[in-house]
Amino acid sequence: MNLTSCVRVSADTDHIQQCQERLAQAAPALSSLASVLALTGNEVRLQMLFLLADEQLCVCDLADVLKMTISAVSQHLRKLKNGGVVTGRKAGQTVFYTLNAEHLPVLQPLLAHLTTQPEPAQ
Amino acid sequence: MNLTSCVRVSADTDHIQQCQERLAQAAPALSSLASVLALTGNEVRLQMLFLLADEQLCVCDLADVLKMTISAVSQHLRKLKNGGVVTGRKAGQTVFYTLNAEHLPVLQPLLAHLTTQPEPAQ
DNA sequence: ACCGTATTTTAGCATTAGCTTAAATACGAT
DNA sequence: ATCGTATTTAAGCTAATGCTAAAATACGGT
Repeated sequence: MNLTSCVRVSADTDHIQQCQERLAQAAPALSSLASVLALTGNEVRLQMLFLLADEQLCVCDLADVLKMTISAVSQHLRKLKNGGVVTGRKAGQTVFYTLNAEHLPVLQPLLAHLTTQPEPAQ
Repeated sequence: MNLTSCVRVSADTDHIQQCQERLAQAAPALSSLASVLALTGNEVRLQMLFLLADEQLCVCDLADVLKMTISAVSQHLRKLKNGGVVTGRKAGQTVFYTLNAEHLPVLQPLLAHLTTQPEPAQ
C-alpha cells in the first residue's frame, strides 16, 4: 500500500495545517539554529568553543591542546567561521580565534551546562 | 617539516596543560552535550522537537506535517529516542512521542529562540 | 630577495548520515 | 485466525563529514 500517512480519525487536516503554519513561521530562525547546532554537535568543535569561551586561542594552541593536526583544527575553525560562530583576528602570522557575538545567545546557555557541576545523576 | 605545533614562545606548556585539564574535567558533560546537539543539529529533527515541545504527536502526524515518509520519520525518532531526547508512549497501535525530561534543560533555551520574535537583524 | 614559521587549502580516502524501498513486527477489529 | 493499519527494521545507495598528506599562501626576520 505504501501510504504516506495514516488513515486515523485523529488526523484532522486542520491540526496538520496548523502545525505546518507554526513551522513555516519559525522556519528561518529554525534553519539558522539548526546549522549552528550542527556545528556545535561535533565533539571536537564543542571542545574548541568551550576553550574559546574562556580566552582567545590560535590554531597552534588548539592543535596542541586537542592533540590534533593543525590542518584538522584549521578546517574545523573554517566551518565555525563560515557559520558565524567564531572570528579570526590576525596578529602577525598567527591567527587568534574568538567567539563571535552573533551566536552567543545560543552558545552561552549551552556552555553553561559544562561549567556548572552536573549533579550526580540520580 | 610537518610540525604538529608551532614553535612560538607563547606556547607555554603550562598554559596548554591548563587547558587540557579544563577539558578533561568537562569531558563527560561535554561529550553528552555534543551528542544531544548533534541530534538537534539536523533540521528535520529540530522541527520535530519544535513541534513536540508544544504537544505530543504520533509518527503519522509528523510524517504528514513534515511531508516525509513514515519510515524516514521513524528513523529520526529512533535516533532521538536512543539519545534520550524523546520518549514513545504506545496507545493502541499508534505511538505518541513526547520530549523527555532528561534533556529539557538543554532543549528549552534552544527552542525558546524559535518562539520569541527574532528582531529584524540590523 | 630568501628562508622559516603559521595558517589555509586541496585532493583523496574511510566513515557516517539520511533517504528510499521493501520486508517485518505489533496491534485491533471482524 | 485473518485482515488492515501503525510502526519498526533492514538493505542499499548517495551525499556529506572528518581526517591525512601534500601543496599553496601569508607574513617576519635576516
